[in-house]
Amino acid sequence: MKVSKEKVAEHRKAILEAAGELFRARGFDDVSVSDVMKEAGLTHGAFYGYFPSKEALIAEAVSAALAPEPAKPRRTVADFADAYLGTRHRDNREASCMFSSLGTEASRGSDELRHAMTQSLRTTLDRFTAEAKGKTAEDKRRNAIAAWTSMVGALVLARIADDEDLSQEILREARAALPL
Amino acid sequence: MKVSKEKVAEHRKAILEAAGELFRARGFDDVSVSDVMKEAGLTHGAFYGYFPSKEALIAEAVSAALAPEPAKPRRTVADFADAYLGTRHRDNREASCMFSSLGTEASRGSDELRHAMTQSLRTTLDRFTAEAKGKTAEDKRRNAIAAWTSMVGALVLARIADDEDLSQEILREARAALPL
DNA sequence: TTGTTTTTATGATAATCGTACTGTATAAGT
DNA sequence: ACTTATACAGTACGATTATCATAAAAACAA
Repeated sequence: MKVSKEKVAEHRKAILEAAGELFRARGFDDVSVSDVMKEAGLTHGAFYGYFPSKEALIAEAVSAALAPEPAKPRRTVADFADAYLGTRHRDNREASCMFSSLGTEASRGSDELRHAMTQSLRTTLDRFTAEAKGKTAEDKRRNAIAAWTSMVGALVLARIADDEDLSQEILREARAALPL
Repeated sequence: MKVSKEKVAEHRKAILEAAGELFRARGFDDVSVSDVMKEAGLTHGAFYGYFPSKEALIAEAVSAALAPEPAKPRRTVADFADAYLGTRHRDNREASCMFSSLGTEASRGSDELRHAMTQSLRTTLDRFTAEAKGKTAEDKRRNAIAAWTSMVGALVLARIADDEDLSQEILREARAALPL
Protein backbone atom coordinates (compact mmCIF):
# COMPACT_ATOMS: atom_id res chain seq x y z
CA MET A 1 0.00 0.00 0.00
CA LYS A 2 1.01 3.53 -0.55
CA VAL A 3 2.25 5.45 2.51
CA SER A 4 2.52 9.16 3.21
CA LYS A 5 5.52 11.18 2.12
CA GLU A 6 6.52 11.63 5.74
CA LYS A 7 6.46 7.87 6.23
CA VAL A 8 8.58 7.38 3.14
CA ALA A 9 11.17 9.79 4.50
CA GLU A 10 11.07 8.05 7.88
CA HIS A 11 11.44 4.65 6.27
CA ARG A 12 14.40 5.78 4.23
CA LYS A 13 16.08 7.15 7.33
CA ALA A 14 15.28 3.97 9.26
CA ILE A 15 16.84 1.85 6.51
CA LEU A 16 19.99 3.93 6.50
CA GLU A 17 20.28 3.86 10.28
CA ALA A 18 19.67 0.13 10.50
CA ALA A 19 22.21 -0.46 7.75
CA GLY A 20 24.81 1.75 9.43
CA GLU A 21 24.46 -0.07 12.72
CA LEU A 22 24.30 -3.60 11.34
CA PHE A 23 27.22 -3.08 8.98
CA ARG A 24 29.41 -1.77 11.78
CA ALA A 25 28.39 -4.59 14.10
CA ARG A 26 28.73 -7.46 11.63
CA GLY A 27 30.43 -6.24 8.45
CA PHE A 28 29.06 -5.56 4.98
CA ASP A 29 28.98 -9.15 3.80
CA ASP A 30 27.40 -10.76 6.85
CA VAL A 31 24.40 -8.44 6.76
CA SER A 32 21.74 -9.17 4.16
CA VAL A 33 19.30 -6.71 2.65
CA SER A 34 16.63 -8.69 4.42
CA ASP A 35 18.37 -8.18 7.78
CA VAL A 36 18.48 -4.44 7.23
CA MET A 37 14.83 -4.22 6.24
CA LYS A 38 13.75 -6.33 9.18
CA GLU A 39 15.66 -4.05 11.52
CA ALA A 40 14.01 -1.06 9.85
CA GLY A 41 10.58 -2.60 10.35
CA LEU A 42 9.90 -3.31 6.69
CA THR A 43 9.99 -6.33 4.42
CA HIS A 44 12.65 -7.36 1.99
CA GLY A 45 10.69 -6.50 -1.13
CA ALA A 46 10.30 -2.85 -0.25
CA PHE A 47 14.05 -2.29 -0.32
CA TYR A 48 14.41 -1.82 -4.05
CA GLY A 49 12.00 1.05 -4.04
CA TYR A 50 14.55 2.94 -1.96
CA PHE A 51 17.92 1.82 -3.29
CA PRO A 52 18.93 0.22 -6.59
CA SER A 53 21.31 -2.26 -4.97
CA LYS A 54 23.04 -3.29 -1.78
CA GLU A 55 26.21 -1.60 -2.95
CA ALA A 56 24.38 1.69 -3.25
CA LEU A 57 22.99 1.22 0.24
CA ILE A 58 26.48 0.64 1.60
CA ALA A 59 27.78 3.87 0.09
CA GLU A 60 24.81 5.90 1.32
CA ALA A 61 24.68 4.35 4.77
CA VAL A 62 28.36 4.99 5.36
CA SER A 63 28.07 8.55 4.08
CA ALA A 64 25.14 9.15 6.40
CA ALA A 65 26.98 7.70 9.38
CA LEU A 66 30.06 9.81 8.64
CA ALA A 67 28.14 13.06 8.33
CA PRO A 68 28.57 15.17 11.47
CA GLU A 69 25.38 15.69 13.45
CA PRO A 70 24.66 19.43 13.47
CA ALA A 71 23.20 19.43 16.98
CA LYS A 72 26.26 17.79 18.54
CA PRO A 73 28.23 20.04 20.87
CA ARG A 74 31.82 20.45 19.78
CA ARG A 75 34.29 18.54 21.94
CA THR A 76 38.01 19.06 22.10
CA VAL A 77 40.13 16.58 20.22
CA ALA A 78 41.60 15.42 23.53
CA ASP A 79 38.15 14.57 24.87
CA PHE A 80 37.30 12.86 21.62
CA ALA A 81 40.48 10.77 21.90
CA ASP A 82 39.60 9.73 25.46
CA ALA A 83 36.23 8.44 24.35
CA TYR A 84 37.59 6.93 21.15
CA LEU A 85 40.18 4.86 22.98
CA GLY A 86 37.82 3.77 25.75
CA THR A 87 36.43 0.28 26.27
CA ARG A 88 32.90 1.65 25.83
CA HIS A 89 33.66 2.65 22.26
CA ARG A 90 35.60 -0.55 21.63
CA ASP A 91 32.66 -2.70 22.68
CA ASN A 92 29.89 -0.62 21.12
CA ARG A 93 30.54 -1.60 17.57
CA GLU A 94 27.19 -0.69 16.08
CA ALA A 95 27.68 2.97 17.03
CA SER A 96 31.42 3.16 16.56
CA CYS A 97 33.84 4.77 14.14
CA MET A 98 33.51 3.59 10.53
CA PHE A 99 37.25 3.46 9.98
CA SER A 100 37.93 1.15 12.87
CA SER A 101 34.87 -1.03 12.35
CA LEU A 102 34.92 -1.37 8.57
CA GLY A 103 38.27 0.05 7.49
CA THR A 104 39.85 -2.96 5.84
CA GLU A 105 36.64 -3.87 4.04
CA ALA A 106 36.07 -0.29 2.93
CA SER A 107 39.48 -0.17 1.29
CA ARG A 108 38.19 -2.82 -1.10
CA GLY A 109 34.82 -1.14 -1.55
CA SER A 110 33.24 0.92 -4.29
CA ASP A 111 34.62 4.25 -5.49
CA GLU A 112 31.66 6.01 -3.91
CA LEU A 113 32.31 4.40 -0.56
CA ARG A 114 36.01 5.20 -0.58
CA HIS A 115 35.34 8.76 -1.68
CA ALA A 116 32.90 9.39 1.15
CA MET A 117 35.39 8.01 3.65
CA THR A 118 38.23 10.04 2.18
CA GLN A 119 36.22 13.23 2.65
CA SER A 120 35.64 12.35 6.28
CA LEU A 121 39.32 11.50 6.66
CA ARG A 122 40.30 14.97 5.43
CA THR A 123 37.89 16.66 7.80
CA THR A 124 39.18 14.69 10.75
CA LEU A 125 42.82 15.40 9.94
CA ASP A 126 42.11 19.12 9.61
CA ARG A 127 40.36 19.17 12.95
CA PHE A 128 43.22 17.27 14.57
CA THR A 129 45.83 19.54 13.00
CA ALA A 130 44.30 22.58 14.68
CA GLU A 131 44.78 21.07 18.14
CA ALA A 132 47.88 18.93 17.68
CA LYS A 133 51.23 19.52 19.37
CA GLY A 134 54.02 21.17 17.37
CA LYS A 135 55.54 24.54 16.70
CA THR A 136 55.29 24.70 12.93
CA ALA A 137 52.29 23.94 10.76
CA GLU A 138 54.23 20.94 9.40
CA ASP A 139 54.76 19.55 12.90
CA LYS A 140 51.10 19.97 13.74
CA ARG A 141 50.02 18.24 10.57
CA ARG A 142 52.44 15.40 11.13
CA ASN A 143 51.27 14.93 14.69
CA ALA A 144 47.64 15.02 13.59
CA ILE A 145 48.34 12.19 11.15
CA ALA A 146 50.30 10.27 13.77
CA ALA A 147 47.45 10.69 16.26
CA TRP A 148 44.63 9.65 13.95
CA THR A 149 46.48 6.66 12.48
CA SER A 150 47.39 5.48 15.97
CA MET A 151 43.82 5.86 17.21
CA VAL A 152 42.35 3.86 14.34
CA GLY A 153 45.07 1.22 14.56
CA ALA A 154 44.74 0.93 18.31
CA LEU A 155 41.02 0.31 18.14
CA VAL A 156 41.45 -2.29 15.42
CA LEU A 157 44.13 -4.12 17.39
CA ALA A 158 42.29 -3.79 20.71
CA ARG A 159 39.29 -5.48 19.11
CA ILE A 160 41.34 -8.33 17.71
CA ALA A 161 43.12 -9.10 20.98
CA ASP A 162 41.45 -11.96 22.84
CA ASP A 163 43.13 -10.91 26.09
CA GLU A 164 41.38 -8.13 27.98
CA ASP A 165 44.58 -6.94 29.68
CA LEU A 166 46.44 -6.64 26.41
CA SER A 167 43.48 -4.96 24.76
CA GLN A 168 43.22 -2.35 27.50
CA GLU A 169 46.96 -1.83 27.53
CA ILE A 170 46.90 -1.00 23.83
CA LEU A 171 44.12 1.53 24.30
CA ARG A 172 45.71 3.11 27.37
CA GLU A 173 49.26 3.39 26.04
CA ALA A 174 48.16 4.55 22.62
CA ARG A 175 46.16 7.28 24.31
CA ALA A 176 49.08 8.31 26.51
CA ALA A 177 51.42 8.56 23.53
CA LEU A 178 49.15 10.70 21.34
CA PRO A 179 50.84 13.97 20.29
CA LEU A 180 47.82 16.09 21.11
CA MET B 1 42.71 -40.88 -7.52
CA LYS B 2 45.07 -41.31 -4.65
CA VAL B 3 48.24 -39.18 -4.66
CA SER B 4 51.56 -39.60 -2.90
CA LYS B 5 52.13 -38.39 0.63
CA GLU B 6 54.49 -35.72 -0.68
CA LYS B 7 51.80 -34.48 -3.05
CA VAL B 8 49.29 -34.34 -0.21
CA ALA B 9 51.67 -32.20 1.81
CA GLU B 10 52.28 -29.98 -1.20
CA HIS B 11 48.57 -29.64 -1.87
CA ARG B 12 47.87 -28.70 1.70
CA LYS B 13 50.55 -26.06 1.59
CA ALA B 14 49.27 -24.80 -1.75
CA ILE B 15 45.74 -24.48 -0.36
CA LEU B 16 46.98 -22.53 2.65
CA GLU B 17 49.11 -20.23 0.52
CA ALA B 18 46.36 -19.61 -2.00
CA ALA B 19 43.93 -18.89 0.81
CA GLY B 20 46.34 -16.54 2.54
CA GLU B 21 46.87 -14.53 -0.62
CA LEU B 22 43.28 -14.46 -1.81
CA PHE B 23 41.90 -13.55 1.61
CA ARG B 24 44.30 -10.65 1.93
CA ALA B 25 43.58 -9.44 -1.57
CA ARG B 26 39.79 -9.73 -1.45
CA GLY B 27 38.66 -10.43 2.11
CA PHE B 28 37.33 -13.60 3.72
CA ASP B 29 33.78 -13.32 2.44
CA ASP B 30 34.51 -12.50 -1.17
CA VAL B 31 36.69 -15.55 -1.64
CA SER B 32 34.93 -18.88 -2.02
CA VAL B 33 36.31 -22.30 -1.22
CA SER B 34 36.14 -22.95 -4.94
CA ASP B 35 38.29 -19.88 -5.65
CA VAL B 36 40.92 -21.08 -3.23
CA MET B 37 41.01 -24.59 -4.66
CA LYS B 38 41.20 -23.31 -8.22
CA GLU B 39 44.16 -21.12 -7.25
CA ALA B 40 45.76 -24.14 -5.60
CA GLY B 41 45.29 -26.18 -8.77
CA LEU B 42 42.65 -28.52 -7.39
CA THR B 43 38.90 -28.90 -7.60
CA HIS B 44 36.32 -27.80 -5.11
CA GLY B 45 35.41 -31.28 -3.91
CA ALA B 46 38.91 -32.09 -2.68
CA PHE B 47 38.82 -29.29 -0.13
CA TYR B 48 36.92 -31.18 2.54
CA GLY B 49 39.54 -33.85 2.70
CA TYR B 50 41.93 -31.20 3.99
CA PHE B 51 39.80 -28.94 6.15
CA PRO B 52 36.44 -29.48 7.85
CA SER B 53 35.09 -26.05 6.94
CA LYS B 54 35.92 -22.68 5.47
CA GLU B 55 36.14 -21.22 8.96
CA ALA B 56 38.84 -23.74 9.84
CA LEU B 57 40.71 -22.81 6.69
CA ILE B 58 40.60 -19.14 7.62
CA ALA B 59 42.11 -19.78 11.03
CA GLU B 60 44.85 -22.02 9.65
CA ALA B 61 45.67 -19.86 6.67
CA VAL B 62 46.04 -16.77 8.83
CA SER B 63 48.16 -18.65 11.36
CA ALA B 64 50.40 -19.90 8.58
CA ALA B 65 50.78 -16.43 7.09
CA LEU B 66 51.62 -14.95 10.48
CA ALA B 67 54.27 -17.53 11.30
CA PRO B 68 57.74 -16.06 10.81
CA GLU B 69 59.78 -17.64 8.03
CA PRO B 70 62.87 -19.18 9.61
CA ALA B 71 65.15 -18.47 6.67
CA LYS B 72 64.34 -14.76 6.63
CA PRO B 73 67.22 -12.52 7.66
CA ARG B 74 66.40 -10.35 10.64
CA ARG B 75 65.81 -6.70 9.76
CA THR B 76 65.84 -3.79 12.15
CA VAL B 77 62.44 -2.46 13.18
CA ALA B 78 63.28 0.82 11.45
CA ASP B 79 63.86 -0.97 8.14
CA PHE B 80 60.69 -2.94 8.66
CA ALA B 81 58.77 0.29 9.24
CA ASP B 82 60.16 1.82 6.03
CA ALA B 83 58.94 -1.11 3.99
CA TYR B 84 55.66 -1.38 5.89
CA LEU B 85 54.75 2.23 5.20
CA GLY B 86 55.83 2.16 1.57
CA THR B 87 53.56 2.26 -1.47
CA ARG B 88 54.85 -1.14 -2.55
CA HIS B 89 53.44 -2.76 0.58
CA ARG B 90 50.27 -0.69 0.37
CA ASP B 91 49.57 -1.89 -3.17
CA ASN B 92 50.69 -5.50 -2.73
CA ARG B 93 47.71 -6.65 -0.77
CA GLU B 94 48.01 -10.36 -1.36
CA ALA B 95 51.41 -10.45 0.36
CA SER B 96 50.78 -7.77 2.95
CA CYS B 97 50.30 -7.58 6.69
CA MET B 98 47.29 -9.50 8.01
CA PHE B 99 46.35 -6.79 10.48
CA SER B 100 46.13 -4.05 7.89
CA SER B 101 44.50 -6.19 5.23
CA LEU B 102 41.99 -8.12 7.34
CA GLY B 103 42.01 -6.42 10.73
CA THR B 104 38.43 -5.25 11.01
CA GLU B 105 37.09 -8.54 9.68
CA ALA B 106 39.36 -10.54 11.95
CA SER B 107 38.03 -8.76 15.02
CA ARG B 108 34.68 -10.38 14.24
CA GLY B 109 36.19 -13.75 13.44
CA SER B 110 36.42 -17.05 15.27
CA ASP B 111 38.16 -17.49 18.60
CA GLU B 112 40.90 -19.47 16.87
CA LEU B 113 41.53 -16.71 14.38
CA ARG B 114 41.66 -13.98 17.00
CA HIS B 115 43.92 -16.07 19.20
CA ALA B 116 46.42 -16.63 16.41
CA MET B 117 46.47 -12.93 15.64
CA THR B 118 46.84 -12.02 19.30
CA GLN B 119 49.92 -14.20 19.56
CA SER B 120 51.43 -12.46 16.57
CA LEU B 121 50.51 -9.10 18.06
CA ARG B 122 52.40 -9.91 21.25
CA THR B 123 55.47 -11.00 19.34
CA THR B 124 55.47 -7.84 17.26
CA LEU B 125 55.07 -5.58 20.29
CA ASP B 126 57.92 -7.33 22.08
CA ARG B 127 60.16 -6.92 19.07
CA PHE B 128 59.24 -3.25 18.78
CA THR B 129 59.77 -2.64 22.48
CA ALA B 130 63.37 -3.76 22.22
CA GLU B 131 64.14 -1.10 19.61
CA ALA B 132 61.77 1.70 20.55
CA LYS B 133 62.78 5.12 21.84
CA GLY B 134 62.53 5.83 25.56
CA LYS B 135 64.63 5.76 28.70
CA THR B 136 62.57 3.47 30.89
CA ALA B 137 61.06 0.11 30.02
CA GLU B 138 57.63 1.72 30.34
CA ASP B 139 58.51 4.41 27.80
CA LYS B 140 59.84 1.84 25.37
CA ARG B 141 56.74 -0.29 25.68
CA ARG B 142 54.48 2.72 25.23
CA ASN B 143 56.37 3.83 22.16
CA ALA B 144 56.27 0.33 20.73
CA ILE B 145 52.49 0.33 21.07
CA ALA B 146 52.25 3.82 19.61
CA ALA B 147 54.42 2.80 16.67
CA TRP B 148 52.62 -0.41 15.82
CA THR B 149 49.12 1.04 16.17
CA SER B 150 50.12 3.98 13.98
CA MET B 151 51.63 1.72 11.34
CA VAL B 152 48.55 -0.47 11.11
CA GLY B 153 46.21 2.52 11.16
CA ALA B 154 48.25 4.37 8.56
CA LEU B 155 48.15 1.48 6.12
CA VAL B 156 44.41 1.05 6.59
CA LEU B 157 43.76 4.74 5.99
CA ALA B 158 46.22 5.01 3.11
CA ARG B 159 44.35 2.19 1.37
CA ILE B 160 40.97 3.82 1.88
CA ALA B 161 42.05 7.22 0.55
CA ASP B 162 41.10 7.67 -3.09
CA ASP B 163 43.62 10.50 -3.48
CA GLU B 164 47.18 9.38 -4.13
CA ASP B 165 48.71 12.53 -2.60
CA LEU B 166 46.76 12.16 0.62
CA SER B 167 47.53 8.45 0.76
CA GLN B 168 51.25 9.05 0.39
CA GLU B 169 51.18 11.91 2.87
CA ILE B 170 49.67 9.61 5.49
CA LEU B 171 52.34 6.97 4.94
CA ARG B 172 55.18 9.49 4.90
CA GLU B 173 54.15 11.51 7.94
CA ALA B 174 53.19 8.46 9.96
CA ARG B 175 56.64 7.05 9.25
CA ALA B 176 58.36 10.30 10.23
CA ALA B 177 56.49 10.47 13.52
CA LEU B 178 57.21 6.91 14.65
CA PRO B 179 58.97 6.79 18.05
CA LEU B 180 61.56 4.28 16.93
C1' DT C 1 55.98 -58.94 -9.44
C1' DT C 2 51.12 -59.27 -8.50
C1' DG C 3 46.98 -58.70 -6.07
C1' DT C 4 44.65 -56.17 -2.37
C1' DT C 5 43.65 -52.35 0.34
C1' DT C 6 43.64 -47.63 1.25
C1' DT C 7 43.29 -43.01 0.12
C1' DT C 8 42.67 -39.01 -2.82
C1' DA C 9 40.70 -36.05 -6.72
C1' DT C 10 36.90 -35.42 -9.42
C1' DG C 11 32.36 -34.17 -10.90
C1' DA C 12 27.78 -34.17 -9.60
C1' DT C 13 24.43 -32.91 -6.41
C1' DA C 14 21.89 -31.35 -2.26
C1' DA C 15 20.66 -27.74 0.68
C1' DT C 16 20.87 -23.11 1.89
C1' DC C 17 21.10 -18.36 1.29
C1' DG C 18 21.38 -13.84 -1.01
C1' DT C 19 20.22 -10.42 -4.52
C1' DA C 20 17.02 -8.66 -7.39
C1' DC C 21 12.45 -8.59 -9.66
C1' DT C 22 7.30 -8.73 -10.14
C1' DG C 23 2.27 -8.75 -9.45
C1' DT C 24 -1.14 -7.35 -6.28
C1' DA C 25 -3.46 -5.08 -2.66
C1' DT C 26 -3.91 -0.80 -0.56
C1' DA C 27 -3.70 3.77 0.93
C1' DA C 28 -2.06 8.56 -0.11
C1' DG C 29 -2.53 12.45 -3.04
C1' DT C 30 -5.12 15.01 -6.50
C1' DA D 1 -13.70 9.27 -7.81
C1' DC D 2 -9.35 8.60 -9.97
C1' DT D 3 -4.46 8.23 -10.26
C1' DT D 4 -0.22 7.22 -8.29
C1' DA D 5 3.02 5.24 -5.36
C1' DT D 6 4.36 1.93 -1.81
C1' DA D 7 4.57 -2.41 1.05
C1' DC D 8 4.13 -7.06 0.82
C1' DA D 9 4.61 -11.82 -0.51
C1' DG D 10 6.30 -14.73 -3.64
C1' DT D 11 9.62 -16.10 -7.06
C1' DA D 12 13.56 -16.50 -10.25
C1' DC D 13 18.27 -16.98 -10.48
C1' DG D 14 22.83 -17.55 -9.11
C1' DA D 15 26.34 -18.50 -5.80
C1' DT D 16 28.13 -20.91 -1.89
C1' DT D 17 29.01 -24.48 1.49
C1' DA D 18 29.18 -29.09 2.18
C1' DT D 19 28.45 -34.13 0.93
C1' DC D 20 28.85 -38.29 -1.86
C1' DA D 21 29.70 -41.99 -5.34
C1' DT D 22 33.07 -43.15 -8.48
C1' DA D 23 37.48 -43.68 -10.57
C1' DA D 24 42.20 -44.04 -10.10
C1' DA D 25 46.65 -44.14 -8.21
C1' DA D 26 49.61 -45.00 -4.15
C1' DA D 27 50.78 -48.05 -0.41
C1' DC D 28 51.21 -52.42 1.18
C1' DA D 29 51.43 -57.47 1.54
C1' DA D 30 52.26 -61.89 -0.34
